[in-house]
Amino acid sequence: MSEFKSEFLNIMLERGFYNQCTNIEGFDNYLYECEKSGRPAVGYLGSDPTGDSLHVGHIVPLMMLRWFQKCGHKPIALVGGATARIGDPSGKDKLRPFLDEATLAHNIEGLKKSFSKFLRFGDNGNDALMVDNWDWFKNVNYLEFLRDIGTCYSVNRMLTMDSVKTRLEREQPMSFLEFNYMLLQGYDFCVLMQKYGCRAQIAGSDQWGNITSGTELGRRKYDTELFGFTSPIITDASGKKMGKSEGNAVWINEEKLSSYNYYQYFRNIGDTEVGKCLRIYTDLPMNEVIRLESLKDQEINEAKKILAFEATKICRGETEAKAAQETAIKTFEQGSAGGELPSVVVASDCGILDAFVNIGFCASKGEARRLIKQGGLKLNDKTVSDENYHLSAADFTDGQAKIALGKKKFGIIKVA
RNA sequence: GGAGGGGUGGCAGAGCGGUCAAAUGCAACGGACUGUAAAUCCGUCGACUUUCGUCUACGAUGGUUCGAAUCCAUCCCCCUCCA
Repeated sequence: MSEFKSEFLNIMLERGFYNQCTNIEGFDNYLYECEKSGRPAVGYLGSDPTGDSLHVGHIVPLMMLRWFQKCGHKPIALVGGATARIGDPSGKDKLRPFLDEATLAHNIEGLKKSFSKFLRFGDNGNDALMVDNWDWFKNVNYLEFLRDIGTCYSVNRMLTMDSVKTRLEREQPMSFLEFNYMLLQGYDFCVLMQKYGCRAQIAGSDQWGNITSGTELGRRKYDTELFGFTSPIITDASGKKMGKSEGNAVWINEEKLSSYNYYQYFRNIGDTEVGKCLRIYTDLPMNEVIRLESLKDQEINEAKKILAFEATKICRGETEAKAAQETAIKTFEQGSAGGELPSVVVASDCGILDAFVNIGFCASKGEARRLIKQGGLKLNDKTVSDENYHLSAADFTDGQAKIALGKKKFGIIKVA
């Protein structure tokens, strides 16, 4: 199935990354020419440092860039130090609170870390490049910017952009500050084009408006065709965005989420999502993906294990992935307790309620009590029925005891 | 600047002097059933306390009242219309 001339676009298509492109034939030709001549195409992905780590929802464009690099092209990871100071109105109902300089700096570091898990950075050939748009925006003069860039935008057109239109339709306030966001992102694209010969922007489909802002600016002001390429929004079976587990985001950086929990997120994916996830979150070759996704009923669990392992490997490294997998096997299949489980140190006569609160499984003793009434808490595989129970030496083996909340949350408590 | 409407739990959204820790829906969580899946059914869903109960909470601060999410005052924020 060679729909396209370029390797990159064929991969995007067969793995389900292709949603929309500003000019698919043009982009294909550009990539093909580059692939043929051995000169890397240059494309970028931008992300604003509004948090200190990316999460699973961001992986889709990251993987696109990863493939982009694998195809011999040069990815640029842009950290939006400047745009984060404005706030992207896309998909938002409210102005975001401003971040102070310290958290901004902290977030930028976290973001760089997230990027570096998926891309190979360096100074040679098609090594990825990291840039911060603060570098070129910090000295921009307002009047000059308005005259140079502002003249290329029509407010009439801007008002029709989704990010603006929906906000107005819902009668939610939109500040002039946010209204300017698309100009900044458009300008970014052109700066990268001029500095690094960047011709493509790759992102999730929610960025479409901001991307076309850049391609239009490129055409009007610099007479250069730029390409925008977006992925579909990946949703789970119930149509919600991917990336929440127990109400919390599935973070890419390990300080925010253990590799074991990261692994478990993918291990617990719905049957209907397996094929899609294998395509998007792993590097596995397509014939393997097709084989795995055809598994049915209980066998599909094998596919889920491979998915979880491969996805964890990319993000956390092979060692971590193996450890996570081993822990999962020990815990779920052999009934013992794997080493990667969350653990907490407690006093040897600690109350059972405190133990569950301390390890973070329960937010309060009241919650722990309720769960005991519902039969949801276990100590060494036995359902806890007495909320006043205090641990004793008999509960520990080698100074450890295994506790569980529900069927999936396991932890280890250790004697002080 | 003028006139009107509004700010309630993770979200949406009732309540408009006591019976309100606050209806309902969604989300979340536990149990049953299973395959660490989905669907379904049952249950839970502010904190401390075994129960009684106590405390904190309906934008903020004061006040009226035996008693306020509910009334009054001031302030902050948002929306709509007019200038």
